[in-house]
Amino acid sequence: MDKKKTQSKKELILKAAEEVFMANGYEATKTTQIAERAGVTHAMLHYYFQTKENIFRKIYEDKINMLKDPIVALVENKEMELPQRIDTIIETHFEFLKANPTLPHFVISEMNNNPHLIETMKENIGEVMGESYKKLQNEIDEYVAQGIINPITALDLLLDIVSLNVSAFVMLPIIKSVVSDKDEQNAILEQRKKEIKETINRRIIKTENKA
Amino acid sequence: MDKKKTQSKKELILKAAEEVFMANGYEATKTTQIAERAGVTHAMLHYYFQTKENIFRKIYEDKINMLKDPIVALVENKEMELPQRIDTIIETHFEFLKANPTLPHFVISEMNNNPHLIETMKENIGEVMGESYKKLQNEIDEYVAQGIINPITALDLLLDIVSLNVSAFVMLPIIKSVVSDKDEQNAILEQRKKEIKETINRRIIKTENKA
DNA sequence: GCAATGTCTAACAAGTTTGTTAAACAAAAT
DNA sequence: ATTTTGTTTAACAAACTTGTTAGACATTGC
Repeated sequence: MDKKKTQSKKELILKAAEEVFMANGYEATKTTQIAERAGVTHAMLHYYFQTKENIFRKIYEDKINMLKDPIVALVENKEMELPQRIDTIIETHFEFLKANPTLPHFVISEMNNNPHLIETMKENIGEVMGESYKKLQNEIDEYVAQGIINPITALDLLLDIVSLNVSAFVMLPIIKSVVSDKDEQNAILEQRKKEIKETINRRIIKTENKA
Repeated sequence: MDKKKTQSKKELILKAAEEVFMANGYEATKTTQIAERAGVTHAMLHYYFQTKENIFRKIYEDKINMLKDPIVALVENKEMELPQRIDTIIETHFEFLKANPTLPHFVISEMNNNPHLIETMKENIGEVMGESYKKLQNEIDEYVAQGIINPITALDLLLDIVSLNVSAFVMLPIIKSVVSDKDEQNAILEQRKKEIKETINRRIIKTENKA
């Protein structure tokens, strides 16, 4: 058998499935639609994946895993001082979202509709998150003790950053409907990024240490 | 004909539709499911609303209109000073979301899946928002000129508040899966509210004016 | 009372959607 | 070569979904 052709068929289906699932979500996606886009008969994706649910889980788990890396990057890279590193985290996370703008809505949406998918997420990235979280909290506490930053829990800080960043992209469809120009849309996003950094910076940096 | 019974049938359908649509979204909701929950044959909701789309729009427009009031409240009530009023806005908006925790995800989700629904939103609350926005920007500018608060666009301020508040509830399903105790969940929400107020306060208040 | 109108049900219909299966076709293994 | 295994298609089927319709039943106005 021709391995390349086989792989490419399965991959074609996965790629098509990813596109359609990401754009429309689980319920609105029809297996025939995926097959059409992949250029195969819909029996093919039952041959490879048996059920619609199976294809979906493959995609979903891939996407969930994508969330892990930017978060792990948060605690490594101890070269920079914490405040500047947090700035970099916002930058990295924001750019990651820019490269995957439909990811947040997709994940949130599916977690809301299928609460058991939250378990999938916890299984996949739970321990890693837990570790990173503890390390970050310890670091924060040190900086607080030194009087450099304001007290804050690592959870609140992470939620602040993620909330602000993610929302910028979740609300993108609204922005797009108001301004159609691509450059202008990008300018708005850049402005948001700047504002988010400013907001987080003011939240953590002690006022006495600011210019 | 018995008006009360008629109203109650139609209302039963609308109530059931609201529950199911809010919980599952447009695509995942089946008309038979709505009929079942309302305790009527599914022909009934075609009799009253003709199509699934029609029932949905009724629900959707109602929900969109609910968003308007808390925002309008932002500019009225000139008794308080701006900074304290912003604090109240966060409080009001947060409590509104607490009373309607599934609303944000529902609206965002449907706007993402059906971009034309954004038009519906703009038609319903567009002008009101525009007016409130201008008034707020003028007020901010005054306070900035007096050296009381840091420069910020009204859009950024609103987006910061809405992003942080909404995210707290959009991510609620995750919190619920981690902590099952209701009181504990509430404590987490209260902590988030406090943190959001703190974050926004530090963002806008000039450092010189702070204790 | 009875005609007109509104409400409701059961049955049906057309289309879609997920999934199966038999059989054709291709490749690999012996 | 031929058996075995893997891939692909076309046709089918069962279930579900949205929507219709004919007629029963109730209510109202006259």
